[in-house]
Amino acid sequence: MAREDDAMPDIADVTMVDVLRAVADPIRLRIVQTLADGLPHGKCGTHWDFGVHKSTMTHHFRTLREAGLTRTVVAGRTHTIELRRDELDARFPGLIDALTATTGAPARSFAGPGGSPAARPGR
Amino acid sequence: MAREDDAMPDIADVTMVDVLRAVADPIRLRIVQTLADGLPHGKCGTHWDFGVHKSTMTHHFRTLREAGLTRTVVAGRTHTIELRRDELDARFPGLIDALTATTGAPARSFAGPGGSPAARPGR
DNA sequence: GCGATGGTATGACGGATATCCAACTGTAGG
DNA sequence: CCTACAGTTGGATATCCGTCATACCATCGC
Repeated sequence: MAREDDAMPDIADVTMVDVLRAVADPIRLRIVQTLADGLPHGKCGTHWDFGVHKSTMTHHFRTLREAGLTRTVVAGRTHTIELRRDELDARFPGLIDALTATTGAPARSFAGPGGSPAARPGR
Repeated sequence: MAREDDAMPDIADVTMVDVLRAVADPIRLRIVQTLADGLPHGKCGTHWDFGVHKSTMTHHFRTLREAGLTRTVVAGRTHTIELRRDELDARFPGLIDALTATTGAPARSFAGPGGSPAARPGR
């Protein structure tokens, strides 16, 4: 059998919370963004450098895969991951797009305490 | 001195990871979806019934507010929250839309009010 | 076969988080 | 003034998560 992957869930079983939880991490979000932004697939460890340990990357890749976001293809001793874009777009329209449409770093416009716009909600 | 009001951040300071982390929870996602889905605002505690404790709801509302997703307006002894829709749409185009686009939850639908298995300690 | 390389598995650990409970603050109404 | 109500605060707890480190397995090149 074609051993593509071990535990890749059916897209129908993937909930939005699953996806959001998987993507609610700087490194994993970056991976998904990079994957969605033109790059079809990427090698697992060697070409991603986030300054974290090897096993940490494995953990993140596993999290993404188990959340239904990526597919892991084993090719020899190098593993590559791909975004399950079509399935995700069908299940969660616009989500991946919105995730990729990053406005980048916070364009911090200083307002200072008291210069708060809009209303002033107490707490 | 520190203002107690720094709970609602400037939209420019809100990162996508912040938003995603805030929304990566069943209850909070449900709140945001309901808020975005036509309901302009909702009372804080009395009209949201997820089967969790009052203070837990306060915690969730606070998390949403501190993540920059909602605005809390105090009106007498009842507090209401509103989605910061315009700002969020400007900063993260399509994100809220994608979050609310419930194309279906065929497998498992988390029907919030009334139908939740309450007794679930921990996470 | 053997060593080097790419990636996984397991275990430990510190920090974050979701939840509950009890006590508290502040407002509305009689 | 006093009670009922809406929501917050603080503590306690249990779980989960991200990270590292070591050990382990599989493949490639010689």
